[in-house]
Amino acid sequence: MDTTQEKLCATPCPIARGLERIGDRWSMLVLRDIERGLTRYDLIRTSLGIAPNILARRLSALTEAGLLEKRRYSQRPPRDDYLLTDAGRDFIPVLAAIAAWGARHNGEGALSRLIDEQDGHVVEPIVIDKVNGAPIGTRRLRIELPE
Amino acid sequence: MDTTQEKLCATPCPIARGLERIGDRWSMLVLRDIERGLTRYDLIRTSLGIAPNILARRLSALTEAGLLEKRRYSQRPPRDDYLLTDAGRDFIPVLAAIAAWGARHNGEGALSRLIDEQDGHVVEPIVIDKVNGAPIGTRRLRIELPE
DNA sequence: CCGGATCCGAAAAGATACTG
DNA sequence: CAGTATCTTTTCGGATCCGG
Repeated sequence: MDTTQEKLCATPCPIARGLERIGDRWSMLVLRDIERGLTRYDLIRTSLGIAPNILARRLSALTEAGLLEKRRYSQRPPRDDYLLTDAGRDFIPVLAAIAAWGARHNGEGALSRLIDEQDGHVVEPIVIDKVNGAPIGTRRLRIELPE
Repeated sequence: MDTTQEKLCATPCPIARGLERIGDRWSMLVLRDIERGLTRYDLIRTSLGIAPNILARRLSALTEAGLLEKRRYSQRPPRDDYLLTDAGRDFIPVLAAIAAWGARHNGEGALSRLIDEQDGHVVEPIVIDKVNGAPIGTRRLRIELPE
């Protein structure tokens, strides 16, 4: 859609640009489920308890936005599942950061946790500056606008 | 509100719990602006181009959710500004991770960038596992549900 | 049965005008 | 300046239906 493209280019803020594509609850939860291995329409629908039309719209939007791709796994009857693209897989760390925040500040009751398959330890996602390793939030940052 | 509390405790997924509180575009952009120093209603409204009733609702919701707090800076006339709580400030790294994703995958045209005030370098946010320093996404992860 | 599409009432978003 | 009131438009979510 052209309007989307216009809005995307209208702001120089990468946060706004990112949110333009996936900034709603259902889309992020759909990504989470697909990453969990729930790659088919009905698996996601029952997992989330989402209305079918809403899920269909989200899947189409995420596919058009380049985060998912459909793959036909059955010809008759025609059946597709949804796989993460590189861009979609690259968003998973953001979900991990949100999970860590949610666990810190909304942690009443039992929580599911991320486990590293290699050695079984509980993963603790944290956002750092790749350049110097400092956790984001420990230094004062400034937003520099493009000329 | 009790219904909120019920829904929050209904799922063990910390991603869903986090999104329950801030999982929409406007709320995240409001947090971004306040972190930028735009702490007053009108500054945020003109910055975002958001409808006044929508902004009022978001500010109330974020305050009630414990991410913002109102501070009265003028008694007559009564004027408040909005400051980040600890929980709100702790969400800023998530925004940084979203920004990095948005810059990587939606980077046509000029982008604003995060600058470290101490030495002026361009910050590159990345999500890692605090336990071993491995970037999230490089190892296979599993979600462990509570008993 | 699976993967949607369609329709409809309810809810929220958005624009504008107005108020303390 | 910081919202509220009102109105219109869009979206959500549930139920149902349809093709393979």
